[in-house]
Amino acid sequence: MKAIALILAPLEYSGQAGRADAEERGLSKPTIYSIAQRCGVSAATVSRVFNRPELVSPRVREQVTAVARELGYLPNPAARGLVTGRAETIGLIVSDITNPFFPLLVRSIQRTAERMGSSVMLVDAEESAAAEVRHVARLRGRVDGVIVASPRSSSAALREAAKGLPCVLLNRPLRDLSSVLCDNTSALFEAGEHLHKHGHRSFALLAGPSASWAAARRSQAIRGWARGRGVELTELGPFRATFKGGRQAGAALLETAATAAFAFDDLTACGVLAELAGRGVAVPGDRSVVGCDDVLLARTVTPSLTTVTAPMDDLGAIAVQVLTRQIEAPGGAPEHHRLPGVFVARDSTGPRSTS
Amino acid sequence: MKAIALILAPLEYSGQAGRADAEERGLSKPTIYSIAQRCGVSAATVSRVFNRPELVSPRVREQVTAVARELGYLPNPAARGLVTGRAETIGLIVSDITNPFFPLLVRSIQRTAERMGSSVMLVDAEESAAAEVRHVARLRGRVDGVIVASPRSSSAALREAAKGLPCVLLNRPLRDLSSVLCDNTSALFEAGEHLHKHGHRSFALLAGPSASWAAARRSQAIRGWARGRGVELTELGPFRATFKGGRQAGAALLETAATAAFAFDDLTACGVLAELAGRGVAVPGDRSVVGCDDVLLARTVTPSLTTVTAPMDDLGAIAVQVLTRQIEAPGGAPEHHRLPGVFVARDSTGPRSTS
DNA sequence: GTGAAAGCGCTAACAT
DNA sequence: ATGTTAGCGCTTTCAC
Repeated sequence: MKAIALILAPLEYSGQAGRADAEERGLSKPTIYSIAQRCGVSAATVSRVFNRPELVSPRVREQVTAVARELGYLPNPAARGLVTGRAETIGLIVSDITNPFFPLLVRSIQRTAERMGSSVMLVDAEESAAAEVRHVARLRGRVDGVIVASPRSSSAALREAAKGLPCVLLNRPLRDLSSVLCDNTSALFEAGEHLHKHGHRSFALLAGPSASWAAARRSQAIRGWARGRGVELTELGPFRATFKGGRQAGAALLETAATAAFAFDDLTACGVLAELAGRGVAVPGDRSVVGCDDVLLARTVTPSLTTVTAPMDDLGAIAVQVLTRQIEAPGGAPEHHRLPGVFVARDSTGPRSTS
Repeated sequence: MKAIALILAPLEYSGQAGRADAEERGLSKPTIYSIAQRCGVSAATVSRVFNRPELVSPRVREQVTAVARELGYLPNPAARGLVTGRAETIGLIVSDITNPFFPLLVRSIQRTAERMGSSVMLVDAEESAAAEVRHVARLRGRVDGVIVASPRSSSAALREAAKGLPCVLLNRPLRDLSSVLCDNTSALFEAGEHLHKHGHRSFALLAGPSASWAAARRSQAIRGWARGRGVELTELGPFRATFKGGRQAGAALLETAATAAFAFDDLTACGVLAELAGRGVAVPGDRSVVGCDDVLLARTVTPSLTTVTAPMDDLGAIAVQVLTRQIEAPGGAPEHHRLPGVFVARDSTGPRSTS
């Protein structure tokens, strides 16, 4: 009996002996096999130590852990991914990384993803709808799911591109895809009231990119408020969501008699401010300007911007959580979340000019 | 003979027949095996069509391509990576994604990486040296190499973290690791001359974070210039590379008699501008301010910043190229590149105040 | 609690 | 030009 037992317990796992030997001499990277061999256990046991430690006896578990550390073992994600079908990675496509709206969002998404054990693959679409779609195709297979932030693509294109891939849209609603939205409607109402209280009666709406849901939504909110309030509203634009676009918007604003303007976002608002300053128009003395998003810029510009703060951290965190659910239960019903922005008054708004 | 030949040519590849069957009915994802079966060729041939098409006859090549498209085949990166040992992905660690310096850099790196067929895994270290090191460890195995932008970690920590992993440092020199630097020395000399011509004789140096190589380098350049020019230079700081840090720097500046100040970067400079504006100090009337980097902010702020433009596109592109070489020839000698910044005069500098 | 064995989907010799 | 054959490193039944 004893002899037989010995025969049945070979000293090495034949198939891997060569490799293990080589790496014993530091020639190749450690694998579960090298660890297994050094510990006198099977590779399966080593694997369990990392994935289901409760199934392994404490003694073996500790030994394996120790040897793994000593060898500097790192599981090979490709090998693991090949069998599990998971990349432990999510894709993040942003419409324009240079837009100051995104950095904090990226940070929040990344933090949350990391807490969930996933890495983030970031892709900048450079404001191109075509690039967005191309990139989700490219990401497919490399990631478990994607978040598309402020997409510019058509709904049909998005739907098609995301077919069979867990996906959540940020700032863009779409029935069949999950979405997380920042809704500034009520905050913009507050902004309107704030201006109204300061005596403004004639307003300008500097519309953002027509492909942007946020832009449409904001315009709609402002229109709604103006109508309800019975004040005059001149619609200008659409303007690009850039500093330059803002300067154009500023120029256009000066063609009107509006004493207060709603810019599409803070970046545009900064352009407006710059244009007005360049033409010697005082803010808020001559005209009041409100932005949206409350990006870093909003505080740094002079005068600091009255704006609507977007709950970046929550937007990002929720997006990742929803995506995670979507990944774990593919084909589950899409979720729709809507977070309100909050109005914040600063120095770019004030009493209506007396001129 | 004929009979034997038939026996040797089975109709299906036994090992994979079951899967292929299943997926024929649309139950599983297409693989090279499903395509092979439909085309009556071997999986190796299908693989060749994608990797070494010139080795496959045009006829077969076209058929395989057609079927692949029809089935919506997408190669599995994990499987490919497992055998090639390449992830076709590079890691990008930035010290602080909210710093406006990075977006354009990220874009440039990503563009170049994409041209090289690689994706980018972005990680934000949130200004923490520890996080930097942690993240390169985490990235190891998931990426073929990493770019660390403006690292805050100690040289020793970086060296250790990058051991055995292709790595290029951005804005941080280190003998044994490749680096791509933006050197603003001569541009800062020009800035000094520019101010000197405007009559300034007393200067302030608002130093940046002590862990930043760029900060040290810039301070050194300015000191060198001031000494050579024989002008008075007051050193203040270090200040954090944030808007807030800039406001503090601005306050400190006002304690001195300096009529012109070198801020560490544009973000700090904006803080300085805001602080001065808040205290009713005119720029450039009372004091002149120069920034560095030429980020978006530099143009949007009022007055627009006199600064030093960093060649972002080149910095990013070169970093990726160097990294690619490093990946293809591991253990090759580190490369060191140094690109000059270029001075640009705008509205934050002007004649010395006459007061 | 642990091991044997089968594969995940692909590439790369090595044949032919 | 194409097929055969081994794995890449890991997870995961299924036995024991």
